[in-house]
Amino acid sequence: MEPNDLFRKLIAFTASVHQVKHDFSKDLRLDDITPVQYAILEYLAVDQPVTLSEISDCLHMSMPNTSRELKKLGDKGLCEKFAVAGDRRKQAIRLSPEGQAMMDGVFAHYGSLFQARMQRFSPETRAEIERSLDVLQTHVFYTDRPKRNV
Amino acid sequence: MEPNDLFRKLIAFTASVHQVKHDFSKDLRLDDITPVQYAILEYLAVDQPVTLSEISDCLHMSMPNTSRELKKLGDKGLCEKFAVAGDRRKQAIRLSPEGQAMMDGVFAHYGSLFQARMQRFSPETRAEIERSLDVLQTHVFYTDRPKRNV
DNA sequence: TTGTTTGGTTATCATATGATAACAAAAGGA
DNA sequence: TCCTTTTGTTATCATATGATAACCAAACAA
Repeated sequence: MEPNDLFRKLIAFTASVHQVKHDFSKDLRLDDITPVQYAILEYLAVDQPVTLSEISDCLHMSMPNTSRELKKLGDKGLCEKFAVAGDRRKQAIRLSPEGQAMMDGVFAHYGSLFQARMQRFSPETRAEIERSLDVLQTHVFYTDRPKRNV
Repeated sequence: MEPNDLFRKLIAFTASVHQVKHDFSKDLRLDDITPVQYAILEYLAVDQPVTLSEISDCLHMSMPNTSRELKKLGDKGLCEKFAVAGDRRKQAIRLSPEGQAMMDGVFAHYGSLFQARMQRFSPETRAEIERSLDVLQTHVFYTDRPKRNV
């Protein structure tokens, strides 16, 4: 196979993943949470705790806008800020118990939709899928980001 | 491995893919094209030609908003509408030559970034990556959408 | 000490986006 | 024929989002 075909395939694959996630999230009831706010919550759910400037960097949004959206999330009781020992400028941010519960619900929703697709497969096929996930995540879809020190 | 771990892994994987695509598109110069407009162009690049209502369905946007954004793209010379034989209500939409050229450039950009990650791998590893893509795309990340008939 | 950088906030403005109503033309069913 | 559905358009409004300026306090470097 030509290398170019592999890149094409990678591009088509990322488009598919994006599309499936979009479809899966369609019937998700996230009342009162905007897409950007959801992105922050999802980021927090993976990497906790984190500083405001890290969110700003990783989600490619400006500090003022990050600060604004984070305040809204705080007002909704979905995340919390607390001081960082050693640097009084910084503040660590993490999901509140309510925010964590909400994201657990979201992940359970995705999980059940994935489950519907996995059900019909044999244990061998599932194992193959899992190996494929590992291969792609370690070789292709990793994020190389400077390590943080919260 | 517990089934739940597999779903967690799937969720983490989709988040990674999303993040990598986001990072890759960061230094992409798409002057004068908004995110929603880019999403339409990317959709067109994969599925061409397509009707307005199909774009509306697949991208989860209302017909009026789809119509509005499509007009803007037409004004920018990036896509074209033409009549569909057999149903005078419908209109097929496809990328214009300029739009196609632009998306080719975008894909080449993604391709070169992927290439940077693939370079160091042996042909065997690349083949394994390719198999993994196939496995996941056919078993997990497929979109089941009613077939269109443009 | 003084100046500079880092991390963050508040306010403000312009634009992008989502939602809805009202409309029209073609297709299709009875 | 008349009624309904499909496909699309235009206009309008509210909100979400991005960009920027001005500011502050803590950290840091000289």
